[in-house]
Amino acid sequence: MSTASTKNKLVVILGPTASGKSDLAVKLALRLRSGRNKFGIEGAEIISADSRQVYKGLDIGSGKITKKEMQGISHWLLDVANPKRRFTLAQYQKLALKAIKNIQKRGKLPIIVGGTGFYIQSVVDGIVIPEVKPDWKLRKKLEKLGVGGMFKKLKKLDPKRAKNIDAKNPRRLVRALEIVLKTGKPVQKSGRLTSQFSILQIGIKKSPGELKKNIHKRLAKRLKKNAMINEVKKLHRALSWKRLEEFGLEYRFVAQYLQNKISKEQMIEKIQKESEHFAKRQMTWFQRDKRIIWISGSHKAKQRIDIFLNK
RNA sequence: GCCGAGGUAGCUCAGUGGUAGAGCACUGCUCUGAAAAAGCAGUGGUCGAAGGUCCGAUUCCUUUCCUCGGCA
Repeated sequence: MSTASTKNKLVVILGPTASGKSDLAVKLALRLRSGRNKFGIEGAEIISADSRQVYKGLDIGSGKITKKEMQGISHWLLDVANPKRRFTLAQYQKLALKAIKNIQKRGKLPIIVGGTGFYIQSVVDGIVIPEVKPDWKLRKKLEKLGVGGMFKKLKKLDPKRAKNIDAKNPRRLVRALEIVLKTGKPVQKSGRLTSQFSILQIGIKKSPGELKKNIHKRLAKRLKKNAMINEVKKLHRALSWKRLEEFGLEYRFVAQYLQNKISKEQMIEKIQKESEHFAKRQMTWFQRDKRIIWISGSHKAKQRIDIFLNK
């Protein structure tokens, strides 16, 4: 009866690293299994929004959920990319939208879970990404100009963009130039689509102290029996140290340790500290979105979802 | 006890006769095909203590306390 009203619904569970997103999502999904809920939906499936968990083989270091932890709930967008290649926002957006529609078509509720704010935003706001694929050769060439050179060039080719770009940020300058050079014309801000979904965004709130403790605990667990170090060693059979360092955090510092660039103690300190920084950056990102409802326990999350599904 | 080195921002240290800086940490922020990425901004010090010289001392001199090496 109420299936029609749940048809385009989408729930997002987000939060900083080590806040317990995956657990909560599974818990919520289990509660909605068909026959057990009063909302007339056929269950729920989870879509990951994590820029590292998309890669095959990045398991322990990225905190990927295990088969067992999934408890029978389907998970999408894990292990969809080869770590040798770079996965991008646009790819994520396409795959995520496809997954959402697939899930909704079967009368189930899609739950996006993750900490990559940019990825989440790309589907929640339906960002329009300029149709210019990354050209790594061009980027390399451009980078040689340095930020000063690139900024000058952009000023000439796309003065409007140059006006509000972060003039000292090489990544932004490269992309802006890439767009002008490839399309031949200045591409101005591309705007957003109004979202096609009815969305509930729930954020998990944790105090800095709690987060710190969770990160620490989690790190100790990953280090047990050399599990994480062995994972990186294994990955190195196919990936360069440079590539591994690009993944950041655990992968960056374990790779540095294995190359004898830093000691084991330094590795641990670095992972801890950088993860704390990362969590902060994530929160800075999320806090801009006033639609997010912040909760601290799973009970509140359940309540919110019930209200949402009943609408 | 003697000799040497040093005490400057939370940490590691630079520096100057005209009341101080860097990196990291900390705080806040940016973000449209690399986002665990890449960037930006801000807070913070009576320069170990007390005297002296000087128009003026964190910088020079004396004393004193503390730390670290070496010798006893």
